Amino acid sequence: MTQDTTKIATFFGCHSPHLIDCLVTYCYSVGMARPKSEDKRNAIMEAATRAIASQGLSASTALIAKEAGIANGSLFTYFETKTDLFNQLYLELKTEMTAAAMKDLPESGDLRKQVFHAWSNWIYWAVSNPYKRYALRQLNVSDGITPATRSAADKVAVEFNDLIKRIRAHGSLQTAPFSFVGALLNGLAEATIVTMVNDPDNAEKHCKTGFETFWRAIS
Amino acid sequence: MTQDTTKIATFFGCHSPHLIDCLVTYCYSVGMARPKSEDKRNAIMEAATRAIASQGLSASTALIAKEAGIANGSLFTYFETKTDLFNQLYLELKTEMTAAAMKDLPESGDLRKQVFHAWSNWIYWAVSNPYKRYALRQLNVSDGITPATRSAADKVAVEFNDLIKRIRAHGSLQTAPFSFVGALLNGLAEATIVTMVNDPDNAEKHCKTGFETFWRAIS
Amino acid sequence: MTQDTTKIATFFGCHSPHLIDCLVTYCYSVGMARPKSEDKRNAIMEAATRAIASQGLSASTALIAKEAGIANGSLFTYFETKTDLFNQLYLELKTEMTAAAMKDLPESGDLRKQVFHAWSNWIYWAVSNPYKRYALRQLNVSDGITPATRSAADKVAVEFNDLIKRIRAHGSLQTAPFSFVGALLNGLAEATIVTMVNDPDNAEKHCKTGFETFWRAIS
Amino acid sequence: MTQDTTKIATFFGCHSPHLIDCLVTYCYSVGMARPKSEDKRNAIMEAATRAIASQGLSASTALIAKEAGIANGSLFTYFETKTDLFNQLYLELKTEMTAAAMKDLPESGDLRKQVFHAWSNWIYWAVSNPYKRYALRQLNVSDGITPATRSAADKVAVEFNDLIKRIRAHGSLQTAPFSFVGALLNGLAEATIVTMVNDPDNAEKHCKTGFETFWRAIS
DNA sequence: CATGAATGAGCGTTCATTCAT
DNA sequence: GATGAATGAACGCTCATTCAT
Repeated sequence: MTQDTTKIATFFGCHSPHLIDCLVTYCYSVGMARPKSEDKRNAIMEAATRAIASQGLSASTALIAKEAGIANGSLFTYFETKTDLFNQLYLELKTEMTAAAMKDLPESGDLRKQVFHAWSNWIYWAVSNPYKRYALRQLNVSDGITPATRSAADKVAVEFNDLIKRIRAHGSLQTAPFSFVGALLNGLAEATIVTMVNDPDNAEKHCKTGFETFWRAIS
Repeated sequence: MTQDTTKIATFFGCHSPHLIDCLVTYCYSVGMARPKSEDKRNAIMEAATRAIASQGLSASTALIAKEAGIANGSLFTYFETKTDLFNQLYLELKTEMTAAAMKDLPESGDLRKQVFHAWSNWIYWAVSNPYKRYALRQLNVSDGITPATRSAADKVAVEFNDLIKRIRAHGSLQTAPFSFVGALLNGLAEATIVTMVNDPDNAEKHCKTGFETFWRAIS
Repeated sequence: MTQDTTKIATFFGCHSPHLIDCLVTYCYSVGMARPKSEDKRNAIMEAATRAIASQGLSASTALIAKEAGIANGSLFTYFETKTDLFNQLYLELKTEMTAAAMKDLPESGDLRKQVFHAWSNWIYWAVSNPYKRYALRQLNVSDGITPATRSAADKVAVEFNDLIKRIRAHGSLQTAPFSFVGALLNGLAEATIVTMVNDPDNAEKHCKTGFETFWRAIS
Repeated sequence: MTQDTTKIATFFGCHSPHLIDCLVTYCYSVGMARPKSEDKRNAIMEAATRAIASQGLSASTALIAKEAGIANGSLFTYFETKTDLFNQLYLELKTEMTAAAMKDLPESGDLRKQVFHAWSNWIYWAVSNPYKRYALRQLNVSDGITPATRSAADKVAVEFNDLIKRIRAHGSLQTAPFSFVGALLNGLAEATIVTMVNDPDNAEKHCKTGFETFWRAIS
């Protein structure tokens, strides 16, 4: 018997072993057949990331399925269409990237230090996850990513953006559209990442330089 | 129709306008005049630019040919493969963009003014040629663009880069790899362009802000 | 819920409505009451009829299952294959149609009146059950219906056919193959039905005209 | 040199051999590359007819192409979609059938003789072209045949229908909708054909019986 | 050199059927 | 017995490229 069934039984305030047996049978008998596996979904996501990294957005669903170790058609149990998969992947990668940036952010203290912390997290996540970074870059220019997905992706970055808004508040870009600051930040991050990847021996230095350049730009 | 072909037609004792039209074409086809291939090549390039802008890199060669007003197969007398076409297009667009940036550059005088001139030219070229900009952005992330093409594209920008190198010589980025500065510049330009396109009423202001941000970043 | 299951639930000392619901299902599933399979079989048959009416014979088993309110795979515990389902459906619809035709047939009396009674019943059944009629029409031309099914379908109509044979006995078609008379009757019925459906205001008149036409044809 | 080119040259009133040579070259050079072959179109039509006869409407385009002796994709140079092919095939078969029925129709004389002539032609065409008849029957119940195609098919039968209208003018079905008479005729023809196919030794007799039955029905 | 029909591998997606739960 | 995820062959259709005309 699985933990889940026991939980359900307990939820109903029932400890009779026989009744629990009924429940087990019941659970199997109604709507509990082989649940969609989170593992498999993740495998598809990862396979798609790798496939996009190596073939671009024209990577075939067949390749993605094969890389994920599932049958051709199974992909469509998890994602309605290729476009749907790509939209979900885009959102997931953006979410992961943002979460990585905000990880262990010092809650208070020097604003500069906070931003540098987030910057470093971000940059190192990108450098450590080259496939994800590359896939994100491709998905970013794809026509298939819907406005809804893009706006959802913006929403996950709200905390991060608040941070940026706070630094902007005192510098030369107070009156510039926020989107300009965001794009500037992205561009600088991209430049920094590429530089670090090309010259990993001085990675830390380049990361710092990138940040300082950003700080000057926004001052 | 040229005088020459009329003469030839008359020589054959034929005055039917349609037949003369045939003759004109025939005369061109047997090399009596230079074939219009340069025109056709350009038409394909432009058609490809538009097609990429509207359909992405997956725009079919059939569509491109149709837009260029030529037959399906004729495209392949001008470009060996689709990839070849895209490589040449990439190089041509980059060349055109660079040339636009360097146009009428004041040969001497204040360095800041020179750079601002190039910056403005660049940004305005991009804003005025949205299809080309969009196509360039797509081609830039394409797997099909060969390293050879990319390095050729770098070469056409040598003059422009020299300019950048001269400003870098005195600021905080003296020791940063030049590629970092280039990527920074690209990122900032992209950010500026998008901002201008979204808010065309303040285009000039955004162009200036972008430049000043770059100047601070590099100082 | 039946009294029986409530008793069982009480026996287990449990009064949660949801859990009792579980138990009811469980009790059924272990054979404490006859499984509702007959109901489900019928639900599938009806669902298939509707599905064929709306999508043709290419209606998917998934759609049929969904319309029947059962799971995808459950369909195959009631029918070995899709073809099997269609064969059974064909036979069932033909049987129902024939039964409808023969309903309340006056046992004796004027032969013409008897036949008109059956004709009317038949035609009105078809007009009142458009989905069934449509499905039957599609199944009739399907390659999947086996000769065995077709001959079984003929057998259920034996009583009806006897009636027809009795009228034939005195007319111009005495020596024609019976199958010709059957096909003639079918063709006329189909023509009558369509005419009635297209002009329902004169349905009764068209039904009569159809019958009289048949009577003349067979005289 | 082909006949066609000579014709064109003559049309232009030009007999100079050299000029004709120009024309040949010209014709090839503009818009005269491998014209869509009528033969191939017909081969596809015939292949589709056979495929539908053996597999029903679910016959795959791949099979049709293979049977037609062309590549998979070539089918789509001749027909935009499978549905398009089926619509054109339906119209063509109906047209052929109608033309067969009306062939060598005696222009004047006994109406009964005229109709019998058409009836015989029709029935014998169907009996001699079993694939076509079968395909037509399948296409007739297909959801993919558009109303436009159906109405076009009606139009080709206008002459035939006029004949029927003339016999109807004096019998019991004067006030019945014409569509009823048409459906009656179809039904009877179908019944007659099947009977003939099943008992070819008495084909002629069955054909006559069918006609007489029709004549009685309509009287 | 221009043309567009021909090619066939490949695409995204569907679906009857199986089977672990 | 019920479930629905899993399967993989097939489907209709597209497309870069070739080549007869």
